[in-house]
Amino acid sequence: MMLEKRFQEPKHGILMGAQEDNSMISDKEDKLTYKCVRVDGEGSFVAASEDNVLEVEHLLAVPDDEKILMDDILCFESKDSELLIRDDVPCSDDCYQLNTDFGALDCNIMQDERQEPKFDFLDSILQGLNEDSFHDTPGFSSECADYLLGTGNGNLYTGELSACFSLKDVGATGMLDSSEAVVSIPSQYDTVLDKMTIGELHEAFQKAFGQETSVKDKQWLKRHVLFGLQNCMELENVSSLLDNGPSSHENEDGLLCTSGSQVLLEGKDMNDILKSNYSEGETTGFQISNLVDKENVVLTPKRQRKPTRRYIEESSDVSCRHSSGRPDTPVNSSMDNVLQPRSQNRLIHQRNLATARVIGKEDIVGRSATDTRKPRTGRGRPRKRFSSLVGHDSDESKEYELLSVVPKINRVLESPQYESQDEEVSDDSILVRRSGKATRRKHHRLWNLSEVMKLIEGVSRFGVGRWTDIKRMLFAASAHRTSVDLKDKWRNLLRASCLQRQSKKEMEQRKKHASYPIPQSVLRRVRELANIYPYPRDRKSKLAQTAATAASNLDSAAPPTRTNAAISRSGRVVHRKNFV
DNA sequence: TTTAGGG
DNA sequence: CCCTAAA
Repeated sequence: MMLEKRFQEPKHGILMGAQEDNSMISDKEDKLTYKCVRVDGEGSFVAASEDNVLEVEHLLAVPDDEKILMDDILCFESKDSELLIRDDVPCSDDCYQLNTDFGALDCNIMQDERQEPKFDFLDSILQGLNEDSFHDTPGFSSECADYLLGTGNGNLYTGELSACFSLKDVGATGMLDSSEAVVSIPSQYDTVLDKMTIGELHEAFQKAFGQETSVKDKQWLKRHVLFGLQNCMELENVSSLLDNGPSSHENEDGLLCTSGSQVLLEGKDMNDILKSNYSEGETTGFQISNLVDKENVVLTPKRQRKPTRRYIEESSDVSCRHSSGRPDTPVNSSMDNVLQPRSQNRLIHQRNLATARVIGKEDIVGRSATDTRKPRTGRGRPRKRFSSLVGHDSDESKEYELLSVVPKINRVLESPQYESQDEEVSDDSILVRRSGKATRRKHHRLWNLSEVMKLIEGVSRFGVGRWTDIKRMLFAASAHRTSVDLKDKWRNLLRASCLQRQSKKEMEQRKKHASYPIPQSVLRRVRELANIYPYPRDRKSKLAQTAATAASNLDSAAPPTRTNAAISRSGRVVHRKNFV
């Protein structure tokens, strides 16, 4: 089997150099092999779909632009980071091999003391390498093989993801994060996990990721749960989360981790463990970003746009809105007579009144104040979303019944609605704010960790801006996430990741309002990707940075971010609502 | 239709 | 998340 051969022949890694021999990639037999090996969650072999095959091709064929990026990154790295270069490996072309070895093929390298501290746990999980690589180190090839075959996730994306990550990130972290602390999981958790039954592991997994898994592989479960735990341990306020118990959590995600940990850490003193092991990661340097920006990123001029109509309207006097502003949108709803509707035209959004009953008055008010939709008068045909919204209305009452017992979010998490892979529920979700006394609801759906991870994976594969591709490939099952949502979320993540560098005080302040803190490892990932695929908006400032840094290589220690105004104070891209 | 960007 | 302009 070709796969076997690969593992024994690191020279032909998962990712190949641009000028490498491509014969294996284009080899029919190769594709055939992949086509046969797709494994579903149960571990049984199933025929791979066309999509999967395509994915595999993606996996094998690094997009050209990516090659260029990686080429530069890796070679750059080779100059400055001798540690990562083994003596017998020259450079240049072999950089690929080197990193491929490091990332995906030769786990044993990890045992090298020099490497271990730099190894990012997140990456290890993403790559399907578990902590065993550090400790007992079983036969690695079976480990990797089984992962690459998809036993782990039931799909092959992750394989590619890991490949991409390993290439870029080994380069990035290896070079950059000398000061970056990596949270490690105390080894006693291994034992705890080992003692757990498959069922318990399933439960832990479900709580950690909000999804069920049918995987029966204990090792696989173990390392995934450990990953959840690790994210949990990175939360600065993790101990308070633990102390307060579920009812105090603001959302499912905050809870997720905690629940997972509670399951895992029964009888242990979590706080002590956390305190002794947690340290906040600080990323240094923008070198890669600079390099990439300089050489590979074609700067596109920010496209000009005239002020939107809405902007003009909203800038005008508020009192004018109703009288003269919109003669063509009569106020229909009785609610609207009491509450000022939003100024924009909106889509009709039928509300299920039965829904309202279980929510409670304040919620009804809250929703209609901000959310009552009115017919669009200026548009010929309804938008795509319209139908999908209506389509889900029937589910809503059930959904709200569940969500109305917010204090017991646990139930929600355990409810069947959350188990499916796509997490399809309805178009709405509830956000409970601890800070506010009245539980207020946004009709937004919170992003959970697994979604964030998918987004990150998507960006790592397609780059920034290919939102439709990402949506199609990774969020096909989640109808509620549009490509625009992905874009917005990425923007938010970027902000969040940059804000990490700011003072702790600011962070704390923000956290009170933030739904949940995003794990450091994830933010780190975002930062790294952001450096590789600069967000259009940030390009200019980053380039300026580059110039500045190049001009004076003195203050490389100075945090580069704060210099530009691109990062807003708000920290999140959210719509600020004006309450009457 | 999709993407970028402002709100 | 929503909306609009631009491509």
